[in-house]
Amino acid sequence: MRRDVYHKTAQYYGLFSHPARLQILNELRWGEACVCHLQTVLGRPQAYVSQQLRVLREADVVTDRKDGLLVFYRLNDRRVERLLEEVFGPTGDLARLPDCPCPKCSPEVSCA
Amino acid sequence: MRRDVYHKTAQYYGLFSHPARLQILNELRWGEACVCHLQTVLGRPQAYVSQQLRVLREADVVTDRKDGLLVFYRLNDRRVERLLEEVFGPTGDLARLPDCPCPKCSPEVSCA
DNA sequence: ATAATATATGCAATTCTATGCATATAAGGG
DNA sequence: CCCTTATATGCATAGAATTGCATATATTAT
Repeated sequence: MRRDVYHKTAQYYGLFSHPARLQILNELRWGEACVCHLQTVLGRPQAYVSQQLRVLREADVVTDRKDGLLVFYRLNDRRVERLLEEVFGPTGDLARLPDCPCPKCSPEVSCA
Repeated sequence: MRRDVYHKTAQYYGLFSHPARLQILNELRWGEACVCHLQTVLGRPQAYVSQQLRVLREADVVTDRKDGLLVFYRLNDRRVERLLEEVFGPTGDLARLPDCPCPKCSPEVSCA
């Protein structure tokens, strides 16, 4: 086994060794979500969420898509989905968040 | 999903986010190994190896067995074995290390 | 152009983690 | 008991990851 295989694998698992990143990834199993939705889910400031998303994006486990003012993130990797399913079980029904301003949770209201 | 589930899971994956620990775990897939063997495999000082083993031991992914002066470590968790197999592939033949003093690699010599 | 909203980035401060080194313990041999 | 060998632990420091906060950018509306 080559040296850097351990190094690369360690980095990969480093992505999952963080509660906020795990929660983001788990949330994305129900489909793409905009940043403001993830903000509501995590209950953390926007800058914080964006920074964790950057880590995931730069590691290519998520991709983003811009739609107007919103940016939607989604899982980019079958392997990650399998890993999450093994840990957190199958996805059930998506709970709509009453206090989330994002277009999926509050289709009537704007994202403010 | 409860808050501390993410925290606990993150800690779990933290175990695998380290090259030396991954290498130790991978080595243990071929069966139990004493500390001096792992020392040879990693090419690291004994205290260093012992400390990583402590982390794995305290997280219950390995167990130890004392035999005279030697302490043998082994995997303690079917789940970890599956994870390692998924990442590193199936175990093949165990390469005997020519310069390792442990009883399995050098059955004639003492562990010095 | 100006303003408002959604998201991203940069940077400083703090808090974890890793690592090296000295030393402790435990077992066996003399 | 003393010595050697194998392993474990404690602690200091270096380095990395996390986090908060200020601010930048992009899009849309007025």
